Amino acid sequence: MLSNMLSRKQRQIQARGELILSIARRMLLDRGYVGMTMDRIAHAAGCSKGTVYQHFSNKEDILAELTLQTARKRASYFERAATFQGLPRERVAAIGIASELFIQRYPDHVHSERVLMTASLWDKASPSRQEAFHAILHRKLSIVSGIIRDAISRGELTLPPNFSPEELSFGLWSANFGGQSLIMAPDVPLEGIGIAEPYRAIWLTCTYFLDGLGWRPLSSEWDYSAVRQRILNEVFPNETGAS
Amino acid sequence: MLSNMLSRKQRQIQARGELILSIARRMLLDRGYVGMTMDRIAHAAGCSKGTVYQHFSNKEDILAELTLQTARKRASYFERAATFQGLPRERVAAIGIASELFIQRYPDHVHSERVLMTASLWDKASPSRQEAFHAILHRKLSIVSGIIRDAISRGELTLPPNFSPEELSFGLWSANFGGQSLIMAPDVPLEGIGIAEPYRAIWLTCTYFLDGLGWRPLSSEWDYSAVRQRILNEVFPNETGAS
DNA sequence: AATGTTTTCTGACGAAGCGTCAGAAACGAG
DNA sequence: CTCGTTTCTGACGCTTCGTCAGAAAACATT
Repeated sequence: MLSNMLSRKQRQIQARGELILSIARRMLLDRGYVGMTMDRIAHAAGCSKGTVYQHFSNKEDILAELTLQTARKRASYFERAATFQGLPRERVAAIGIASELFIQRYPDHVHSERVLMTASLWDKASPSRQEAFHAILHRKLSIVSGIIRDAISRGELTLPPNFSPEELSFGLWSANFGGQSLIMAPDVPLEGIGIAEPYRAIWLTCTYFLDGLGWRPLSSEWDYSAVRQRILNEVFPNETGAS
Repeated sequence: MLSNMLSRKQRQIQARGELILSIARRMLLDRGYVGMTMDRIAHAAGCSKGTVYQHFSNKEDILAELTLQTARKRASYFERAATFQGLPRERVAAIGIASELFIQRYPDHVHSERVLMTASLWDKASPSRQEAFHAILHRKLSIVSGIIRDAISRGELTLPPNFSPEELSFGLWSANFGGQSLIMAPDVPLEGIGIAEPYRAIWLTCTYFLDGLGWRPLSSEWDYSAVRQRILNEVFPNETGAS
């Protein structure tokens, strides 16, 4: 009984921690970083400000934890994508799709990530969180690098002498990250400048980039829209469409 | 005399406006958006807070003007790059170089731009500034789109049926914007993950992307590092290296 | 059930920032 | 020198962050 009661209390506390996070995330998306105030969070969570501060040492800490959650979640998407049975280039495509589904399904997560990155608030967050974040970053990158090395060893990809697997990862990352940033930026009217389907544009950018590097099979000799469908069906059957 | 005296005062006032902006920009880079306070700006500018508020209606307005300055400056870089005499693909390369030189020469400008984009503060800024910003955005995009259409009409580029010139612009923009964002993000340790020369990686990403689209001459049949040198020497002789 | 101990919660408070505005200071004309 | 106008000032009201002494609840012991 004792340990049971204790853990019930513990669970209550932990549940409130998660409640605070989800409230904060929503508030960040709706009202921006400045509009996300500790008093409002406390009120919405049905507790006092002091209690909020028992969970998180300051406002930046909340943001850091939000970002960490996001990073973990995205990493799990990447790992699922990497399990796709297929050619290395198809598996890289799966990761691109994972990234796309992730932002579409969790725009609030991605938003919090971007706010934290830009606002130079990491130094206020606890070092352990910073470390955890870097570990996750490394995990994601090594998934992609692993696939690239696999393709090289299978002879399907031969990198130019001045271009490393890490730089290739970086290029794909840049195109995805940049494209998604532009999609999310409220002051960039994509439709007004002739970009009706930005996600497709990102996909094609990566496709032709890999074509340019000669990663077989090229998009001209392989039906990548069929591959895309297969990935959606086999790896992300629940994340697709009907939310 | 009268108009002369008046304009002297006017010039004083205008000079202070610019002083405030440069101080704010520096402070934004050094201490972040939260650390950039109106009191500190006023003190550093040698005037009172009230005077600062005669120039800018609020804190976001300062940020908006900083961003507008940045956008104008970058657009002028793009326009200079577009004057390069050469093949369309070389002129696109010139724009990439302009973008790279710009961030290297004015990191504080680029930073303020990113903070504003992310912090969803545009709606607090004055509508005229928003409009001006969109106009500049459009100017930059039409420069690139113009070059792309030129290449198509010359037969050096044939876009796939499902890929428009605007989407190609968007792809290049994404790769550059994303790569530069990752470079500037303090919590992404690029060197620690094997990216020693991120700018070169961005350049190569765009290069192979255009190769993949078959934009002639391909990087395999043309010496683009020589072109790069020519562009640096002919278009940006003063911006290169020795600052 | 009563009492003591530990854990958790609370909201008033100090500090600091934003934006305002009544009054002070500087400027220019007659 | 005086008066009207423009410009400047910093104290003030309001909001927010983060703290902490005391209240309340949970748990332990008898």
